[in-house]
Amino acid sequence: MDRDQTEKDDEASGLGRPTLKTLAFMTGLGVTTVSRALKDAPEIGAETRRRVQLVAKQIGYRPNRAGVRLRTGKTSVISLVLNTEREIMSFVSDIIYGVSEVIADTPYHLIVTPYSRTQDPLDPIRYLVETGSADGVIISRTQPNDPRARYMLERGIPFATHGRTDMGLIHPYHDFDNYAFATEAVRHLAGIGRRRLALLAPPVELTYHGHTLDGFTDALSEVGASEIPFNTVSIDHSIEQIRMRTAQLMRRDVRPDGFVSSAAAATLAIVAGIEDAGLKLGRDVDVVSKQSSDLLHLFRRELLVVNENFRLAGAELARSVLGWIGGATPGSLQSLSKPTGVLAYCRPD
Amino acid sequence: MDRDQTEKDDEASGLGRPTLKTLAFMTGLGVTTVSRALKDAPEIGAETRRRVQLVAKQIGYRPNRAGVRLRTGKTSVISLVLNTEREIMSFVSDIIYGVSEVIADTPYHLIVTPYSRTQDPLDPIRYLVETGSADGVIISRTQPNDPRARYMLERGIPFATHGRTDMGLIHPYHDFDNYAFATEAVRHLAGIGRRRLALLAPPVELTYHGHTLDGFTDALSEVGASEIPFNTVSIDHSIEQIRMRTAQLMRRDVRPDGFVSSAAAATLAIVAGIEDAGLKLGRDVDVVSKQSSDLLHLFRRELLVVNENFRLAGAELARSVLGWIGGATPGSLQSLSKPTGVLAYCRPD
DNA sequence: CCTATACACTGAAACGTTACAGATTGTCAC
DNA sequence: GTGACAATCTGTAACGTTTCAGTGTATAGG
Repeated sequence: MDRDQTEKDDEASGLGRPTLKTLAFMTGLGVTTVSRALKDAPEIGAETRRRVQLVAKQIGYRPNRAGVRLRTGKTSVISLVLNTEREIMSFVSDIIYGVSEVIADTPYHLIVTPYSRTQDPLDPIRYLVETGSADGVIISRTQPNDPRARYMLERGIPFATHGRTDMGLIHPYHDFDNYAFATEAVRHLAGIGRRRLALLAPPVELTYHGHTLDGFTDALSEVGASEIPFNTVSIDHSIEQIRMRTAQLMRRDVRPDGFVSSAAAATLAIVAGIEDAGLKLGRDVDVVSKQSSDLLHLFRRELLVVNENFRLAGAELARSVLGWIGGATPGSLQSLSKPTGVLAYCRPD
Repeated sequence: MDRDQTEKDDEASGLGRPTLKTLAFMTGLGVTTVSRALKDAPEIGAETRRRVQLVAKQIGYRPNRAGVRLRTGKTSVISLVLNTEREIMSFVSDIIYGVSEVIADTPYHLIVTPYSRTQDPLDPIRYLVETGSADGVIISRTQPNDPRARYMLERGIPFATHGRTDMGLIHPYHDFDNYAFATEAVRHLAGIGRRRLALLAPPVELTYHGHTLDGFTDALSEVGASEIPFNTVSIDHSIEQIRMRTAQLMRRDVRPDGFVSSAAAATLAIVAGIEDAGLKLGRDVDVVSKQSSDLLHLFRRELLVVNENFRLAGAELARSVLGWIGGATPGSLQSLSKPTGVLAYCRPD
């Protein structure tokens, strides 16, 4: 028995990372008891529980993720799935920080799962689901009929989408109210006398293209302004393309006197295109743009901006996924964020 | 025996994810043999090996990460450690994509480990090392005497730094040649007649502050220009702060006629400050700025820019870490990227 | 005094993988 | 015919965790 004791001693008090076995040895309890004591199981005596938790804290016990994952199948991982070419730059950074913020005091890790232009967007999702690499998934660039959402819904894996779908299926999402953005933009432009408006929209395949367009056209007829079609480019196009098309448009006889732009980088290109055509921002034409960081007003003071907070989106999305994992009903995990109206503050005049 | 067979059948041909057991059952081999066959171990017959690998491919076998990790301690995870407040936006997105690009056809996953202003930068590193959450780590905002690098070097965990240290210790890094950037910038400004130059530097605590400053002052004396001190702000300061300080500086009697700026967003603020003071870019003052995406020339055509490719940095860093994990010597995994000279292309005149 | 029953705890098994120490062949030299 | 040896293959045990099915031991009810 003496010998046994020594062996056990060697094993359990090892200098490596402490495990349940270490704790069991130190407290003189069984591994099972320790495991349950740490998760406040009801059948453990109050004192034992406290004792175990104290020792655990003292020696800095951290459950081995691989052990838990192997046993329970729970990965404690949230995956953020991103397109490596088309994602807005500030979106990537802000959404990551938003998610991080929320999962900071949970055991969750954030893994970034990228996919490229050439890949089926479903590929990374399939990979995640098939290999069981994550407990929850966040996707962006959501489409009205989104195969990824459908797929995950079928497999029962919790997820949240940035942007809504339109398939009659219920799932968590966070979205910016692009309809409101577009209507406010149009109303404002009309308010300062602009009557022929062009919209630089998101790519057609994404849901918020529709929202934006609806808001745009609804407001257009509300204020009695007309649309100058500008469908040859979207915010997914290159800066150069947008600039060139804008310049082309502005050289026509009937040209817009107002723009609504769905992305900040694209707005830079629009302005450049306007100036290429020899016109002046604020005099010949006004531009309302969404932005996610407060930089556009440095670019041209005359720009009208509406802010979309991606960090908030990240936080909301993370909360949604965690909520779903935690058992909440998907329908209760949907949120829409209103544009923060800053249309005025760039025009102090 | 019949009965045994049936039971085994039930277990191994289950409809869940295929495991080694599934493969063993299908091929009629032992689990060990299958395991070794899949990793091309020498003691497995050529035909058996092929057979196993064929079946594995057919049924889409993927090793269970938790199993491997528990058994071997290998996580197949690279962690990118980021400051949630101070990191450059485009840096975050580009470096992630750079890393992704390299680990795409490896079994590695990328996890993002954030830390905030209020935290000791060593905290996330300690967490990663103590919990063994990653096989390799990438850090940014590297300091000359960097406790994180020292810590990881002591623990023997592979890592790479974005930026160099200066502790006489050898480790993989990738850095942009900020000395070259600063000298080229100064030379160019001097070449177009600018004699009183100000530098908007990185924060003092980071290694590349020193590199940038050295390049700046060395080139300054080389071309015989003088420095207008501008140390009250760094590129870490807020846009508003930089703008205000720039305006203040430009209203002085002796004011710079040239700026060197280490970050694109800061450059926007500098230009705004210049214009706040009633001066004109390109006439009263020229600005050379680093940028990571091709947007500054849209902002003001007169801006002089030098490109730093963060995506490349991410790829290099990932290669370094993987190299170290793979057994390469740390000293052979260092790289320095030269500024791509585009100083001219914004001044077609 | 015996039997329920609640209470506090425990050992063994399993998750999927790899490493260790064999086991079963067949071949060859002597 | 025997021993040695290589070539292939296999069972068992471990990694750290949780779950299942208990095991004792008081306390209470009859």
